[in-house]
Amino acid sequence: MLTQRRADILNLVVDEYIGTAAPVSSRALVDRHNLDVSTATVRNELAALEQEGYITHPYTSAGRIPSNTGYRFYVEELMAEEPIGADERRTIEHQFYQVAPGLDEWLQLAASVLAAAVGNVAVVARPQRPVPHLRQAQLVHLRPGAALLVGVLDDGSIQERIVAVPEDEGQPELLARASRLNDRLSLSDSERIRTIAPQFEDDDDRRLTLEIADLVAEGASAAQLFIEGIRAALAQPEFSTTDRMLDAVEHLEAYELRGALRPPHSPDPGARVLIGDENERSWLHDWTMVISAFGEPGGAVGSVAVLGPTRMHYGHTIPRVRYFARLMTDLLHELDG
Amino acid sequence: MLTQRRADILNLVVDEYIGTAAPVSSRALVDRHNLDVSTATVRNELAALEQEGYITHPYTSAGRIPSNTGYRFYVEELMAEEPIGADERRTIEHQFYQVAPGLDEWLQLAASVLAAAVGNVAVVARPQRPVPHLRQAQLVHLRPGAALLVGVLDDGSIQERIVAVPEDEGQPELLARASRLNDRLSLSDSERIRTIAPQFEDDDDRRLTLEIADLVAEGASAAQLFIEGIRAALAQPEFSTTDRMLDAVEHLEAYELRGALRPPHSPDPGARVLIGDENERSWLHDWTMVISAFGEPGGAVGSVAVLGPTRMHYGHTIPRVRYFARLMTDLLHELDG
DNA sequence: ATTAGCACTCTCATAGGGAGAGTGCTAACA
DNA sequence: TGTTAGCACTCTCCCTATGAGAGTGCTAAT
Repeated sequence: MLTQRRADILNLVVDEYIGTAAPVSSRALVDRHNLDVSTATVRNELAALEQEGYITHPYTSAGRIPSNTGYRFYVEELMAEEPIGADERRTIEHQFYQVAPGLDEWLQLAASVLAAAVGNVAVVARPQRPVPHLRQAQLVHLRPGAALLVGVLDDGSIQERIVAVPEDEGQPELLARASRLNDRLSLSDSERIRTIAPQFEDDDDRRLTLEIADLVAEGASAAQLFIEGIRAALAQPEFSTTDRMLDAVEHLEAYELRGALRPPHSPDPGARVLIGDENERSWLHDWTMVISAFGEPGGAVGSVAVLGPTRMHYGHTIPRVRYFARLMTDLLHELDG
Repeated sequence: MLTQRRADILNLVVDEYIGTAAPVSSRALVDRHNLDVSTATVRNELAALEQEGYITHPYTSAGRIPSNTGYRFYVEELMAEEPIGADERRTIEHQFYQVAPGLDEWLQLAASVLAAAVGNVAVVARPQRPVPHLRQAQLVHLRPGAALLVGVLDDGSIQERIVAVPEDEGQPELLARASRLNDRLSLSDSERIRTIAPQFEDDDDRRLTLEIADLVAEGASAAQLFIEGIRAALAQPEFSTTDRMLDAVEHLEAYELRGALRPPHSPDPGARVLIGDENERSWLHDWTMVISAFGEPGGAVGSVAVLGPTRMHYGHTIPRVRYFARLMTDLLHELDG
């Protein structure tokens, strides 16, 4: 275990490095925080901290930078969380009452406001149920023989696909068919729907039921993501060369991020912090992800995440991710009445 | 008007510059295309071409690079279009039959395949009608007093919003209401729907009708965009500094691109080429946009575009944008039966 | 345990100095 | 008159060197 003084010094090193992005020297620590020891003493402590793996140097005589272990210790033991002032809260919440109340608008806005608040990439994943249920299906006549099958699921998402229908059926017949299907399928999950299918007498009803089962199953796959703040993240010194920037751009898209987020199945009162190689994906090994979940336990659950370099303002970011997760939970409640 | 020889030389300069991204010297022209004149003669011609505004040099003794005027002349008079081979066609079309047939999937795929084909940013805008009509509205009960209003429009898009409904109505009542509304509103545009509203006796029917009118109007606003190939575009030498890359990243998002594309109202058999400051948006002044429209005249029209540096392989890109526009038109037909 | 002092190391910014590429111009040539 | 050889001149780019500065690690004294 670290002595108090060492922990204090580590804290200062991390704070300083987060602020300046430059290796931290013993002189800087003593001067800027008027420590009552000499730089030599600090140097001894730094050497010890390095020995124990909390910090490193890029080369022999540069200052120190935190290692992933150092960040981890900082996040768990040292970091001072920067509270969200009443003003900031008000400003943020105000923005949500200025757009039309709708889930997608809110999710989009959340990503954008969070990104601006933390100066890094913010990702918001649309809430999903692990096992979605059908609320209602609808058949919209397109042309003889084809209709648009629209399914509204209980997590509020809408799935659609074009399906074949009997040539001679127009909208009235399709309405009747849809209401027949809804009577039996509504509020069931994909698996259940599939087992109900054989109970229908009519061939087409059976076929459509299976299409609906597919549709509902699809609702459980890829969650829609809202991504913002890429530019702000890339503007940081970590991406000062074009190749690093290109690497980042390559990965910061919905397809890749979906894999990195991994859907939580229950909302999380806190926020998980994954530093560097604590992330599974290897492209994230220089990144930190702060992630939290929102929604109702047992209901639809989404996630809010911030991605940035491991040198991230943790004390600022973590409470804000938590706050946005809570905020989104509240907004979801509001949508649900 | 340019003499034949000058035009030939301009052609070579542009070709060469597109290929190498380096200023083109008189020596390079003579050597690589075994011209039967000396470098001095070529230099004289280059000086003349510069005089007339088709090329410039970055500094006194570097080679020549095309000006926007030069590119314009090249595109209109000189460029050799690179045909799309049967193999390439087959490979591309094959990919469309491998995904589930659905408009969104196809649009996404088109953007991705086109981006890969041209090595630049590809943008595909979902087809829209200038004045969309309602196909069918649906009310899905969420909880007492609230329902999800889902509208399917005649361009295949789906709009949704949460609306208030009478507290005591459950799904059966809402179904009846929806079918009552559909009977009168189906196939009307937003404006028409608004004028019909007063004809309903019931207060809630009137209110919901206005909601539907709004919903339909929204369908005419922002078209969904599918954007791919950002990484490939940024990897080009034009973005060799991080600030240029940041500028590009800042603008290459749906919100900005939507403004730059401006929806065409009829499909276009060819492709428009906007070089540098021929683009309205000033951030596009170093970019070229090749854009074409697809869909049915008078029906839903979408667009396909490629964005890249003005030094773009025009002869390769233009026919491919045209081809993708035709392909999407065909695929739309297929969806329509 | 702490500290002053100092040698040593490494980076970074700056300047200098070719080498090389390419032009523009002039004068000779067909 | 159009073309060409020749050459001076210009500008970039890369390499090197060099010095300043920042910072450490170590030693010896307190």
